[in-house]
Order: sequence, then C-alpha cells, then structure tokens
Amino acid sequence: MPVPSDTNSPSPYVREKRRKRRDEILHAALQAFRRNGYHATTLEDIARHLGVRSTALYHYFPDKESILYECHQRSLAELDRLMEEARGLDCSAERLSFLIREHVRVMTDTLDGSPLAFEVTALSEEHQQEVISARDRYERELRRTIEDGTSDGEFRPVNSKVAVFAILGAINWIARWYRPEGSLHAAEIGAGFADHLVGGLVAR
Amino acid sequence: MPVPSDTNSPSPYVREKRRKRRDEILHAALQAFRRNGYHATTLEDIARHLGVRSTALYHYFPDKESILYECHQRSLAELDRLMEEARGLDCSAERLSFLIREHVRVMTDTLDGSPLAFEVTALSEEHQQEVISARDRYERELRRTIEDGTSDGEFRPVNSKVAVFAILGAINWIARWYRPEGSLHAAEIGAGFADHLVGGLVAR
DNA sequence: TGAAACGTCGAACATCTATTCAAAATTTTA
DNA sequence: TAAAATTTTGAATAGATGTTCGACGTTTCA
Repeated sequence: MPVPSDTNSPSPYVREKRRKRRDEILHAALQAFRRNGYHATTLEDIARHLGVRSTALYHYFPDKESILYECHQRSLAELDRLMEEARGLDCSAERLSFLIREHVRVMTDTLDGSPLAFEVTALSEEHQQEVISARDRYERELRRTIEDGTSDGEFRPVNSKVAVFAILGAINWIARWYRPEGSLHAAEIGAGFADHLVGGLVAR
Repeated sequence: MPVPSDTNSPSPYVREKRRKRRDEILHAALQAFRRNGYHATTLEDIARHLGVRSTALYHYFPDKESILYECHQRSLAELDRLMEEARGLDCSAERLSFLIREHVRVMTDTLDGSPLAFEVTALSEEHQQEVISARDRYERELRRTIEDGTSDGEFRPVNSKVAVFAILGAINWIARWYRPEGSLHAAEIGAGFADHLVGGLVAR
C-alpha cells in the first residue's frame, strides 16, 4: 500500500502564510506597474515596499514576468466573474451598465483590473496568447450585449466593435490617472461612465 | 560693426536634409514606442528601421529621452491647433464632436497623437512638467466645452471631470489597438466615437 | 575636382538589473 | 528548547543597452 511518497508537504499554517506573502508581493507589484509601467519597475522597487531585498522575491516567483502574469490572471478571473453575474440581467442597457460599473469598480477598489491596461507585449509568447484570448472573450461578450440591444431596439445601430473599444478605452485608461487619494471617488466614476457610455448608445 | 562671429551655418539644402532625417527618425521611433512602449524599445530597434546603427542617431538627438520628448511636443502642438480651430464653433455639441473626431484623426492618420498615450514618467522631470501642463490645458478646454453645453441646456448635468476622462481614455486607448492595416478605418472610428461620446451627454 | 563638412560605423565603456546561489537569520514544530 | 523548515540576505554573474569617441566613407559646394 503506497504511502505519501514525496517529502512531507508544508503545514496549512505555513501554506497560508506563504499565500499571504504572495498576495502582498502581487499587490506591491501591481501598484508599481501601474505607476511606472512594467519595464520601468525594478524588482528592487517592488521589494522595497515590502521591506525586503529583491532576491527574496525569488522564493515566491520564478521570475519577474511571472509576477506580471499572475497579476493578469487575477484580473481576467475577475472579469469572468463579472460576465457570469451579468448574464442574469435581461435588459441590454442594464447589463451593459452593470458591466461598466463593475469593471470600473474592479479598476479602482482593489486596482486588480489594472493589469489589463498594461502592455501585453511584456508577457512571454504563450502567456500573451492566453491573456489575449481571455480578453477577446470579454470583448466579444460586450459586443454581443450591444448587438442584442440594437436588435431589441434599445440601442441605435452602431458599429459594435468601435463602441466596445470606446468603452474599454475609457475604463482601462483609469489605471493611468486614478489615485485613491484623489478627489474623484470610485462609485462616482463608475456611475458617471455607465451613464455616459450607455447613454451614448440608447435609441432616442 | 559685428559680423556673424560663429562658424558658418549649414546651407539651406543641408539643413533641409537634416530636418527630413530627423522626421524619419521620429516617425520610426513613434511606431516602435506605440508597439512596445518606450522602455521596451531600444535605439537599435529604431535605427534598424532606418537601415543604420543606433550610434548614428546621436547625430540628430542628444539622447533617447529627447526623441520621446520631441514626439510629445509635436502631439501637443497638434492639439493646440485643434483647440484653436474648435473655438470657431458656437454649439457645444458641435465643438466637442469636432474635437473628438479630429483628435481621433490625429491618433490614426499620422499616428502623431500617440505620444499622449505613452507613459509620461519616462520623461525627465522638467519635460514631464511641461507635457503635463499642456495636457492639462487641453483637458480644461474640454471640460469647459462640456460645462458650457450644460449651462446652455444642450448637455445634461454631469461631472465634467469624469466625462473628460472617459473621452480621453477612449481616444488615447486607440494607440493600443489601432493598426492601419486593420478592418476599422480611421474616419469610421472618429465618427463612431463622436456619436457615442457626445450622444451620452446630450439632454433628452 | 578636391577640400571641408557631414553622416555612419565599430569598438569600448559604464551602468543597470534580472537572476543564481550558498550562507545566515528567522520561524515553525515537535 | 533544539532540530528542521523556511525566509532573507549579500555577493557574484551575465546580459542588455544607452552613450562616447575617433576613424572612415560619403556628400556638398566653390
């Protein structure tokens, strides 16, 4: 009868601690990437925010790119969750409005949406493909929502590709100017964007 | 009576040739920056497109940053020109529509608008301040146009800051996805954006 | 056409930064 | 509390790239 053959795995306590540390690193990295971009951010920059040297990061991630990659993965997971939730809404205008508001929230509240605004070209070829696929899925869903709205007569006929680029541009650009300490509060941005961007589509 | 004391200046012919070469360099740099971002673009990348070595570039620009800076300067000059032209339009909706359409054209036709979408933090402190000031001037003008429209009752009351961020985000993001060979043509994008983004503001 | 101006090259340099690794410090665990 | 596991460190390495500079072609122009 086989026994657990590999070395004894870490205790739940240790595993949890490690998970938390990884989260801290990702959060510090996210903020740095957002401010200065991936290439202009050094591992020392990230490590400094954690009170540690850059070499310590290698105990949690194999290299710099994988930090960026995991940032991306989390964002995409968040968007998948949004899409899932949005499917419950019947009215196209409501669904689109919901998606915009929630996407903005993801960009501002946790900053977790930001990676989507980063340059994808910094990722390895395979990771790039994966991220682009997921992003395309999201874009398609948005386009479909707009096209549904047009079919229903809720929205006027528009080029859905162009409309989606406008919406995603507005949202992704948030990563460039939003500062949590600033005068604009997150909810205000979400509501404003939803009104502005959905309002521009509705039939009059 | 003082005579021209310094060394004889280059002939108009030579000066013109040099000007053209600088333009070529700036254009090659612009495209590279757009694709991969400033930091991921090497001087060799830029030089390769011109069939020379990176060291040749130093005859035209003192360093890499100054190439980026001049890209920015040209974009900003272009925006100043737009603002000047737009002042002739009385109706706020028309003025805003014009600005959006023309800004999109600047982003797509010559790609000259792209630098505004680049990370400003790559510039030196002084250049950064200058670019930010010019950008702020543009943003203020857009805000004012929206506020005027609200006063006139053309637009509904909105947070003009939020609205301007949405508009500029949509436009700047073009630098990330637009490819001249792609299926979306420039005019189509400009018209679509103008309709979508102005339409979201008009009172109903 | 030939001297002067101009543009490009190649080598060399300096710096920066991602990454490796063995040793030291710290924390966990029994 | 002491051995084991884990985390961090500091030194060292390697590769990339911005930049300098003198030599070598090429172009301009009188």
